[in-house]
Amino acid sequence: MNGNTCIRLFADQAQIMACQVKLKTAQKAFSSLSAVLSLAGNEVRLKIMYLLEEENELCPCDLSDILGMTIPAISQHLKKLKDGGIVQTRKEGQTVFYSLVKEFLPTLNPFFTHINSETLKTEVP
Amino acid sequence: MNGNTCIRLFADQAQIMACQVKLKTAQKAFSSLSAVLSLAGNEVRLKIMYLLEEENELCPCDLSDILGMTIPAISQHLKKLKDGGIVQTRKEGQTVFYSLVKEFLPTLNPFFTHINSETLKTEVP
DNA sequence: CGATTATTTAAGCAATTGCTTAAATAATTA
DNA sequence: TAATTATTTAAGCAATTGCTTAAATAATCG
Repeated sequence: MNGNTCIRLFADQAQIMACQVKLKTAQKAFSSLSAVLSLAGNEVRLKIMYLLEEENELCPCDLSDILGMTIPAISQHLKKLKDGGIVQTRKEGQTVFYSLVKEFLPTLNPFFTHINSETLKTEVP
Repeated sequence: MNGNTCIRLFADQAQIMACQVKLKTAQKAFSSLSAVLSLAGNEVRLKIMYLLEEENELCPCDLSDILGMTIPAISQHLKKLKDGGIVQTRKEGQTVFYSLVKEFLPTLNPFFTHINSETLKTEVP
């Protein structure tokens, strides 16, 4: 970054430094949470997570049928979720069942709660 | 989408249709929530939101100093947050103060709680 | 008014995303 | 073993993202 900062005299230098310290101590939390949020920030993946929560486990095939998308498209989303540690797999014959990793439920549950309450709000007048 | 769906005989057709119905009723909730999550899924924007929650309001100048980024970079992130309805502005002289829109706090608070608790977890052994 | 300061906007560009189609892996079944 | 089925991987590509630099808007102050 070059010298594009502002020159203002009345900057609260103490406030700025305090904020920098807060960010620095929480750095790991910010990067891990933003990684999860960016995965959940895709509408298709958010739906996949929601469905896995509701149904416990689903195969790429089911998800493809439910979401009306091609298998490779689904598979690539699942790969990202698995790389992010959010889902796990169980193989049964040639079918692979995906499910949520329970350690992530505390992070994800507020999303699902939000979805359900928003839906109720609009559906029950 | 072409005919790339799977052929399996033992698909639970009732389950698939039930899932489709759930998604359809919650469609608006999914699209609005994923929009917020994708904004929060950027680490810089997540930090900006967190800082606005902690400090009540900040100007682009302050955020630039705190985050060590150029003013235009910050300004563009703030524009996205404003377009998403997450932040609002108040002008005082030539300074623009940004703050969180309170209607979003129920959605955002779990993130901040998560950040704070994760940080405590790692900092207090 | 003219210079300074805070912010926004625009253009450019490398990197990433999310799909498509086609091919490669595995596991099952005839 | 050969054909079928479920899934993954790879390559290609249009669209989006997030920065940079430079220019445009505004508001303040001498």
